Amino acid sequence: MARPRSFDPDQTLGALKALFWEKGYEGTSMQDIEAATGLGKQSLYRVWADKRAMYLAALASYARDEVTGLVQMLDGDGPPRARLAALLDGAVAQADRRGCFLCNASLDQAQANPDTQAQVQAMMQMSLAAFTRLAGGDAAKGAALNAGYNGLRGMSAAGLDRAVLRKAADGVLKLLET
Amino acid sequence: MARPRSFDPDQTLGALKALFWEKGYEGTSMQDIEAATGLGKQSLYRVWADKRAMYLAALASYARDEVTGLVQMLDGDGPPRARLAALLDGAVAQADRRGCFLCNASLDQAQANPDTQAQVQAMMQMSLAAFTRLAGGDAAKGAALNAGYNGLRGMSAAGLDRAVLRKAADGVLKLLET
DNA sequence: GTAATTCGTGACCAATCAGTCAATAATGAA
DNA sequence: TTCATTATTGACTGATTGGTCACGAATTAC
Repeated sequence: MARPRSFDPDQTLGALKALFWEKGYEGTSMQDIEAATGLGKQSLYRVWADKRAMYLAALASYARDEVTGLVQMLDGDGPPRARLAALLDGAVAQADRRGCFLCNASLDQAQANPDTQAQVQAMMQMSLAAFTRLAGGDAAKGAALNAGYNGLRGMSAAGLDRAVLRKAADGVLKLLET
Repeated sequence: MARPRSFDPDQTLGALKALFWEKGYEGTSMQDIEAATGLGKQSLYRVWADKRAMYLAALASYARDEVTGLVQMLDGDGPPRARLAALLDGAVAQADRRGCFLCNASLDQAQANPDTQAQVQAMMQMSLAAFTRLAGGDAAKGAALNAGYNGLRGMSAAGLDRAVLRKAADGVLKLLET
């Protein structure tokens, strides 16, 4: 018996994720958020307590979508080498400048906020575990693959040529066959 | 024929580097800078035009110190494997939460500022070239090593256990011997 | 000593920050 | 329809942002 919300919070969360991913926590203002979502502050604050809650929700959304996707790809069907190749090819092909939201969060927010840190570590562990499974349980190989993949995305974010990214991906792929 | 400056800008630059490295551009306020350097705004602004100039100077200082150090270590004496091992051991032992200033800058500032982007790319190229030399000219291997090293530092920044970092370092080291 | 010039300090600026409040609009239950 | 309840809007808050200005202190050239 009350007025219903006129927007879909899940959809708004997508916009929040894109914003924070691109501009970081400090780099995103409430004004940016209002503009990107087309909503007033009050509507937003009614769903999330404050800006930090919006950020954490966006990060959780990233974990749900992207990290889960990564794990599924690594745990998928076919020979391990093909699965890894598909993942790396995707990273090379995308080649956006945003990097990995998770890694960005780790760098600029984790130390400033315990909740963020916990979420980042949990996601990193999931990714690490998936890479280790892919490497047939070889923990060193799994950890190195995880490092290689994250590093590749970092190089992509730095704006390196796609040719270089291609080579890096090839090199990382070889790591699986040692 | 005028009053001399009462502080050493180079020394101040060290404090600026540490600050921006730890907290990022947006996360560092002029108030923080005044506190960390013990100087008033006017003294700072007389040396650097604005906050952005301070950031770029700090980044350049990082390039001069750390990136040059990395390159020298990779180009040093002894068997390549030992040089790489020393670098990786250092990354594992340090295990701080700041990550690589260069990578942080790439992620949160490069897209917002062309000067930063240029500097980041130049440094990344230097690092990449050094890794490729280490790999005996094998571009794919060099790029993968670069990715692995940066990824390792990212994992360190994310706060993963040193044991995991150790394993990742071992895995990356194996990459050299393929 | 004196003039010229730069330095350092603290008050000050408009703009922006995240967040709040009061008033109005819209809805469903009765 | 009426009423209770929630959503939305926009004005507003105090705090903080990066940056400036004016003034007194310090120093060197002469």
